[in-house]
Amino acid sequence: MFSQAEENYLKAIYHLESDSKEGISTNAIAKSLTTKASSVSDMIKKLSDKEVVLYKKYKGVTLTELGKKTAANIVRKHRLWEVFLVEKLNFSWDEVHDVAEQLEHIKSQKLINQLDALLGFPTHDPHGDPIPDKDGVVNAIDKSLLSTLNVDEEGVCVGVNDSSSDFLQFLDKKGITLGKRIKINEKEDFDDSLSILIDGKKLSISNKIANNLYIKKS
Amino acid sequence: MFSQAEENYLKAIYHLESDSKEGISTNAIAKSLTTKASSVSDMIKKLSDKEVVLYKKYKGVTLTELGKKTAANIVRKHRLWEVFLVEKLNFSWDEVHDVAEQLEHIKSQKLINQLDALLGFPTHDPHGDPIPDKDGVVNAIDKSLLSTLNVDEEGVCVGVNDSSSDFLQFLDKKGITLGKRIKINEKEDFDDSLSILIDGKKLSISNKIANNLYIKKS
DNA sequence: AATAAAGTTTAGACGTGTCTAAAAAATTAT
DNA sequence: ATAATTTTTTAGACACGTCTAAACTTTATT
Repeated sequence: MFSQAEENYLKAIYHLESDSKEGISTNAIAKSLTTKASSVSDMIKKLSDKEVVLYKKYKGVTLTELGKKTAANIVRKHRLWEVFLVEKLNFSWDEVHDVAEQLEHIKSQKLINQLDALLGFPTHDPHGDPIPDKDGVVNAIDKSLLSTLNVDEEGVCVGVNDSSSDFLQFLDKKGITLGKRIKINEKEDFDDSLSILIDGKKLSISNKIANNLYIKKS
Repeated sequence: MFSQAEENYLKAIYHLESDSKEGISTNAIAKSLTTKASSVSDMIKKLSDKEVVLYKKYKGVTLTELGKKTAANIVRKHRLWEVFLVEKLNFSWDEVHDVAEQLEHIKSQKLINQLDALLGFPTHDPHGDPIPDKDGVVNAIDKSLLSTLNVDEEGVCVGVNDSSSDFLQFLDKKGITLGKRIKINEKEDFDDSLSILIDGKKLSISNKIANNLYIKKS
């Protein structure tokens, strides 16, 4: 059994590993949890004792198989709860994160199995992120950052990189939601901004936005 | 904002107050939370500082208006989650308590309002206990312990006093559920056991059971 | 290669919530 | 009313998770 703090560390390491593949540094974990490196050092020892991470002093940390499975299960719960909040409780996609951060720590296997069924076994959360299955296996879809598409390429919006409520609200305002078809109309070299076609209308998109939107090319 | 521990103390005091009306003793709280009197003493000081309880050394404790409202809100959340688990996730009434104990601490006003709506604004939980409204007001129905009914009196089962999973499973086995009509057939003086009529069949009921079943007379 | 800089760990402290043991107050019994 | 008993509080300790400051490694710079 893991404490909420331990679960949060596991989740942070899990996300960092999926980005970088190498051993995760103490500082990286500290930054992602907005805590201090010394706290991370302490916690890593505990997680190492519990055999969910491999740890060599000064050499960073890696999840063990058990650690990966445990972390994936927390992510699974987080994302299922997000789907629940949007589908059943009419939350918007920018409101779900903080509540799901709490709900993900609820301990009950039956709860999560039944929730999964109630929601119709969803594969992705409201931000387009894949929901790990019961064994922690993630079915990632083939997606590209909008900023990497070339002129005249097109596809469907399938996810966001940044789930901050500011960014999501901005997308709402611009009419950009998951499932929307987007075509690159023009690329500006000097600021890497884009002109895109969405709902038959031209829209100007900064590079920062384009770097946080995932497209499934088609 | 209250910690989970603080919320659990408030809830315990709230329940004890509804039973006894007088100042709640340190020992009573300790017993109901299966903790030690010394821990209760410590916590009471904190709750007193936060102005949710009135406290005079050696004289027991009483909830303030703020304390009552806070506690009622926790009970509200607990019971709404219980309804959710039974109605939406196919839990049986003996399985909901432990999970609801966790869910009741989730902080989000929107979550609980929307959950209330999703469930159709229920007034009672799966054990027949009333759900406090947003202002903490409880709409108690007029109910009597089965053991207080006389021969030939009858009514509908509307609640249980003991929500332990053992007791609830026992009731399931006997076919006693909320809403069932029950008539007193006979009372045995020497052991206070009852013979009742339910679904047209005679059933023998010990005094212990009869002391934990609530009936709305009719 | 020596030194400076950056990253990491350790040492010691603190707040929360718990405990045991002992002291103090209140209650009950004689 | 005094003594015995029960209840409650206090004192001191501990586990958890955090922090700051100092010590130690590793990496980068010159």
